[in-house]
Amino acid sequence: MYNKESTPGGSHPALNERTQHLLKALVERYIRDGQPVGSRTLARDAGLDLSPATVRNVMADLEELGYLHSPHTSAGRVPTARGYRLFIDALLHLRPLGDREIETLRQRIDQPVQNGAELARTVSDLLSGFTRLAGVVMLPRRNVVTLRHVEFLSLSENRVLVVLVLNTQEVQNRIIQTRRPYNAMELQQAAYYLNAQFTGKDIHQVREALLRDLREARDSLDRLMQTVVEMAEQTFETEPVGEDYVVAGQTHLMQCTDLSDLDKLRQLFEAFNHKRDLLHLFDQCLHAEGVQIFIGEESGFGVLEGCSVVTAPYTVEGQVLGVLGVIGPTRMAYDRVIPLVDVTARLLAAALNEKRD
Amino acid sequence: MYNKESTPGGSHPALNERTQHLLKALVERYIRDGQPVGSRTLARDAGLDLSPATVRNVMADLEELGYLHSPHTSAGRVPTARGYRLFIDALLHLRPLGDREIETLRQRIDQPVQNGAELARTVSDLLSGFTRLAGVVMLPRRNVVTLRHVEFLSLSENRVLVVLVLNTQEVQNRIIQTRRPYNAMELQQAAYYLNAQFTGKDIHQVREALLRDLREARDSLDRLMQTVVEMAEQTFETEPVGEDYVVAGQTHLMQCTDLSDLDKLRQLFEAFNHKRDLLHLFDQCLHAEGVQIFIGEESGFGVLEGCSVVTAPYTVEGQVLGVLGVIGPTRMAYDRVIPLVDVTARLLAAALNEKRD
DNA sequence: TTTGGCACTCTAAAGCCGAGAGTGCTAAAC
DNA sequence: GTTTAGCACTCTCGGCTTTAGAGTGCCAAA
Repeated sequence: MYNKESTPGGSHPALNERTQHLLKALVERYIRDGQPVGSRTLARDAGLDLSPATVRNVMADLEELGYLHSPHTSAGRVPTARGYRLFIDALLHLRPLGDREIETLRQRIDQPVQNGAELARTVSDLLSGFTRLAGVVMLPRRNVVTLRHVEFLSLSENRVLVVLVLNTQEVQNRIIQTRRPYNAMELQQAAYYLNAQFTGKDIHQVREALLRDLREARDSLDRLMQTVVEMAEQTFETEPVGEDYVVAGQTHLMQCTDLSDLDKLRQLFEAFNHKRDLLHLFDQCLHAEGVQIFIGEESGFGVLEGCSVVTAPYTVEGQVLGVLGVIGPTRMAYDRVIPLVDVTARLLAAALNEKRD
Repeated sequence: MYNKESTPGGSHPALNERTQHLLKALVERYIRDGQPVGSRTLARDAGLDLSPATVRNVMADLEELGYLHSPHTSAGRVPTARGYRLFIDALLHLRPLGDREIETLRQRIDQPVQNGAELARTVSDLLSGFTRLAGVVMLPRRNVVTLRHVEFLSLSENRVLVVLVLNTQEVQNRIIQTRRPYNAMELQQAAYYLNAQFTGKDIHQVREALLRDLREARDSLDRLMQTVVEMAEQTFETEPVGEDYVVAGQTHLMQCTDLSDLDKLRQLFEAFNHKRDLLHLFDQCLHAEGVQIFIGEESGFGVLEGCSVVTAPYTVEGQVLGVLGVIGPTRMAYDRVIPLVDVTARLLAAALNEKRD
């Protein structure tokens, strides 16, 4: 599950029991109703039978240490990013999902789908549906891409449709421009050769093998092999599985009162579309173990001010395939969100494992 | 180009020249700067050398007739939906695109792409980029779907990957569950048979031919034909080309001051995601000729209050393939948007025609 | 160390005011 | 008959003040 030690965020000086308890109560209260929490409220909430005055002293200390912040003199206190950090790392009491919820998730994830993108869509819908936040699933990505089958179809004079089946599941189609026209027979033979020769091999190796060894010797090759080389050159040219992700439920973010600044929101939505920056963020999570959480600007990414990102990588046979998670206002119900992200990642991994055969 | 007569919207009583001119000037002014227009401003703007008092009288008449509306006693006037309608149908002076702009568009649209979805994405990016509104492109849809090629690949015991090439361009992949396991040879033969027999045929006919004629005679068929029938049953089961569209640049809508109501905006965004309702709207435009415009609630679709939709169908060989267009605040620069949508539809049609071979 | 008390601060909501924009109407001018 | 000037009137918007309430910080007593 979520490894509390593993998360970075600066060291915390020892706080005594009571102080921690009050911080915890304050954050929970603030997460619940979004209002700055005052001493009287907190005193009642914490169940410690302390007077507001005492609580005030503690709160002053916590503010001094950078865990809390007053919006202004006479409002209550609000957790800072640092405060959330401590809360999540040390104080949070997770609320694991019920069996029924897990079962619901499993059923939805195990439903048959056509391809990885569709599965990603389903899962990010799930994430966003359960949390009422934005769900994100990074598409499966492998460093070992196995060629399962390749097929060439002539579309016109110099255009050939390539159908590439990878990893037993993923199908890619691409259209390539050829130097000269090929007839159906030639294409068929080339495909046959490639399939016979390279099925089950890693695609990078295929490329290596074909191009390094054969390209220079091109002139001396027979006609078939020349065809093979030209096809292969373009077929395996670019990284066949692009890096991408699927977002669902962005609109939920428009409902959180915390993110009501229209312009901020717009920038956030644009970030979802541009992808580049967010991909960078997710890449960081790829190699972390278990659930990882970025609070506000911790992500080093201005647009996410006021937002938190909760992610978990999902793996098949120890190989990290991608990351999934949730993006929402920093004031989110971590106790529910963290287990959900965690379980979802596991279920997705399990589903992919099954399909792997 | 845009056929002014064809658009519905109720008949308009004859307005004299001057009144029309003033309405036109008012709408233009309002579109330009978004403020209710007062009599003094309009008098100066219209260039008719009239006193504000005269203009006031005219405005009062126009309000009486339902073309204008005062937000309150002492603001200027604002066009009503009816006012926009008249403006667009009878008063608007289009500003055609420059040759350079058209050339830019053409180049972007003619760039080689992998498939219809990618092209749709490009075009809706274009639409949204040029207008700073949301661009929409409905994916090509044909009632005649030609089978170009089919391929079967065994994935596991009872799962077969079907690769379907349609209309020379579109590739579809689907995974089907079979009743019994098939080996590679059987699948290959089945595919070979189907290709030999049905390439170039309409896919509905293929389904008809195979299933109606052969299913009942199943028991008497040889092994090959039994395979063919089982494959075909599932391969051609569902409508192979789904109805869908691509939206780009929604975030632009968050910038228009007109649509600053966060909750309205949220509903609009959700409508983009749910698709169903909007698809219905676009379906209506499919069979209209040329550019069509819905103003606000005219679309009969509450979420679009305050929004206008400008669409045009695009056709290949007289067959309507889909619709594209733009969604934005009713206060948009119609004189630019209409020609843009019109030209884009033509260019897209041309591009698709070329690719058709 | 905790607590009650108290003066103090700050915000948010409500109310008020004046300036400005724009109207509608009327009576005079064209 | 149409157009215009004049004028009283209306309404909003921004700024200002006021007030209630929430919450603090500090001090002195328990």
